Amino acid sequence: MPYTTNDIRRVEEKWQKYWAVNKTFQARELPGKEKYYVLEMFPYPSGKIHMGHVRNYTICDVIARYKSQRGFNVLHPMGYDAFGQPAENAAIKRNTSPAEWTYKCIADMRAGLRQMGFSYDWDRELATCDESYYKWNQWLFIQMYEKGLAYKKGSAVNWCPSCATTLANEEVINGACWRCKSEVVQKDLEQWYLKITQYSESLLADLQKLPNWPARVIAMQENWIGKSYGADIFFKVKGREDTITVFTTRPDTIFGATYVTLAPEHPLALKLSRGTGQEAAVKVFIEKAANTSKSLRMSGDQRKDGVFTGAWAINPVNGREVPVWIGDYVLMGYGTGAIMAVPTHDQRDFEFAREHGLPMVVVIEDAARPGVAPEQMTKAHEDGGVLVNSQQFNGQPNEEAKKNIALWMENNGLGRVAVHWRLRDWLISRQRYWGAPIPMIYCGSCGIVPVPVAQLPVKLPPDAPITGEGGSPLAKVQAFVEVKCPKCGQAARRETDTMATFFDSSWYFLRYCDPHNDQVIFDPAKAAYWMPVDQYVGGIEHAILHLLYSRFFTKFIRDLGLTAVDEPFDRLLTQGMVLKDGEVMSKSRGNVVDPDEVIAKFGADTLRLFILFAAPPEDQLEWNPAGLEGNWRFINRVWNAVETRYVRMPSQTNAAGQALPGAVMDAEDKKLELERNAAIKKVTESMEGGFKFNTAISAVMVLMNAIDKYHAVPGDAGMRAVCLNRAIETVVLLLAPFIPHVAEELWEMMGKVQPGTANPSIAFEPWPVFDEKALVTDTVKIAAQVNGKVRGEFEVPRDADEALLRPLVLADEGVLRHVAGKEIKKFIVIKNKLVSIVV
RNA sequence: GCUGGAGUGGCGGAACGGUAUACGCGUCGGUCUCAAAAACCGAUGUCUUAACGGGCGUGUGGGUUCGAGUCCCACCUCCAGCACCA
Repeated sequence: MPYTTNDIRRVEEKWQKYWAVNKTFQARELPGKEKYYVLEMFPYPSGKIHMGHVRNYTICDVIARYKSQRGFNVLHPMGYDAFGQPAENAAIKRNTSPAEWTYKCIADMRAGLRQMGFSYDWDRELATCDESYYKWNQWLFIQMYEKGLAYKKGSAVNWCPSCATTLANEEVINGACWRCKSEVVQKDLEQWYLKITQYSESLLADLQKLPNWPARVIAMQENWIGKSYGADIFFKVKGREDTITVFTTRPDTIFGATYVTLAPEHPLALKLSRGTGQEAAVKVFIEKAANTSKSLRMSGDQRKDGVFTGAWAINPVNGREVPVWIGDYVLMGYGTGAIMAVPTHDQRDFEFAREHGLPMVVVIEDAARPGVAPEQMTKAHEDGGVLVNSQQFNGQPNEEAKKNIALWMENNGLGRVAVHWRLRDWLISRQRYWGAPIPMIYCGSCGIVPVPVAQLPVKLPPDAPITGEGGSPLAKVQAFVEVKCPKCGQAARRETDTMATFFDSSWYFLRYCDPHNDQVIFDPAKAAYWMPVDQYVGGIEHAILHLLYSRFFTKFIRDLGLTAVDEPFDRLLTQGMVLKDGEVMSKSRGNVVDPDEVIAKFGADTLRLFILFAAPPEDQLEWNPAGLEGNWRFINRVWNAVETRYVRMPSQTNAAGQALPGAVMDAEDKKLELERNAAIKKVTESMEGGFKFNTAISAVMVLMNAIDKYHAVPGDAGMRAVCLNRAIETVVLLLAPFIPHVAEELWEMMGKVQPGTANPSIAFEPWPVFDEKALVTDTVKIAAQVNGKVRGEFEVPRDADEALLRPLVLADEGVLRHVAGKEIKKFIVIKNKLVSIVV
């Protein structure tokens, strides 16, 4: 009987229930047993699971089950990143509450996850919107506040008008909100920040400790952290007390600095223009820049607008008086917000100087155009060369001069060696309801006072008015806002902003180690056992955001003494997207395939197998219904082999699985044993070499093809039965991580599963081992090449040498055709592979 | 522009410097059937040939090597991320 649609329901439900009732995948600390922590990026509960989730979690599930069969003590938890704005939007739209909507979504997702047969330890399930979780968010925030890592400051911030809230730099993608794609504007607000920049150096340096992260993620983080070496240089303003400090990575070009440019937001911008006659023009320019959105200012034609301040500054190295300009291409948020302009050696400065008629001096000789005059240049010479017009530094290669000039300036008080970072502190306050309240109190006499830890959690009031129209909803809940100052007891006000949800997800992997602890954030001993996460799997969209924040939090929590790990995720796999018709599956495109429908027709195992087989996990996956049917057919072939052949074969092995005495393998038996061992080897190598599930599965298919060709039928005894049964057992064991329901069922049909025993599931059956000796055959097939082209094929004894091969090969008709009448210059033998003849 | 990655049959994709295209899909042919579906068996890079064979084939052009999809050099194209970061 083939595996039918009826069987799918029966089998999958049976084993899902079995795993749940027996808590098959419950993890506990087992000192002395090697642990393996596999984790997927937990989902935002927005409805049912979609194909992207299915792919992500299937990858993790295979890893978890494989590692379990390899004898590891596996931790594979699941939870929900449950705070966030969509819940508020849904609440408004559906006239419900964010909590109600979120818990409904969680229930739907949980059902979907169970249907897929994922091997989670359900006892560790958590949701970040539970008080028991966000209490520890608040605790962490207070720890940060007390260490000076959480602070409040007023500054220009990213504001999404559509979401009516602030955003972190990492949440602004191409000038737009990462969530709703609306254009982000700048707004001056007082907000809470986390001092991630305190860890800039180690966040950058420790990327070296992550050799098993994808190169592009490492590169993206490096770029984002953005360490630049160079110098701060002091330009005194002529006739004033003010000094403009500029940052440059090219101190070697300082003698070519012919003007200075300030960002429009620079505090000296307006001040320096006072009394110069340029004040009005400067004012207009600054206002115009302020009213132009950042994305507009940074995009478009990139023409470089600017205005002269009327002030002059002194180039400290040569005393040259240089004009001070304001330019919209200078960013206040990077370096010092002011630059020295070297138009001959920086393309942006070149364009600005041409636009505004500013002077230029060549200081690095272009080897291709020696002695070129600035007027003849059509673009800046940004490459290297030796210095000219640079006093005592003339003739030095510019890379050397970089260091020499910076040091010389530092020694003479003209500047200093400096490092600047692109990374900025993390703005985490959000003017939204559905998040963890920031546990701070404002007192008229005591100032900012943290909520005492004993009073945590600061609970989210269930009755806040959610309108989506801006302003923190919590500010409208009097009973929430009004509070007594914990220090002096006078009337005070609570902070009404909530935390960015990336705060919640920055440490959940630690909470999984001890998810129900209500005394401490987690038991350090438990974290010491499980951490770090051995394999993390998720989407590339978190390459910076979540992965950078989590690294930061881990370092902070390490510094609190709660964990010893420097990095939370040892290995990272970024899975590819699921496409249909060449496009990402999405509701708006209307090209989604509902996992439920696929499961109903083919079962979860077929869906899993298809997803794993159709592409390597990192690659994009094109949905292919025909491919799905192919995988369904394959499962059926395995099922049939067990049902119609295995269970009807007499067992011809002893208790240890060895053949009975006297049985001898013939050539065909040996062939099958070879295929069986080769399959184990190939699958194992595919798994160990970076989870190449597609090649692992194909290797099992090859073995299955060999089994189908093997001449053993029910009733055969002796070696036929031994080899066939052994091969089929191997197939089922190798497939168990991929198609767990069917594997459990077949294992049971084969009389192997004994519920209640030490190995209550095929997930704990030891992974098959291969015998290198079985892979060695008496004869091998080799190829013969003539001048690099294959001209013949030979079956020869293993390890045959030239003395044996030469006459054999040279007698071959196909080889002779290309050798006859020519001189053999070389005869190369690559043992057991080929011979190569050069004529 | 910078950074990272990728270019292999009709398609998804395999290939420790050693017989390119494993495995699967699709297609074609066959078995079974009254028929169809399912299942099973076989063929399937391309050009040429009656056939045996032969030529050409991993984005392009060079190079190293007995031998290159794989290593080196120079390009081209595509994807992704960052982008006036001084």
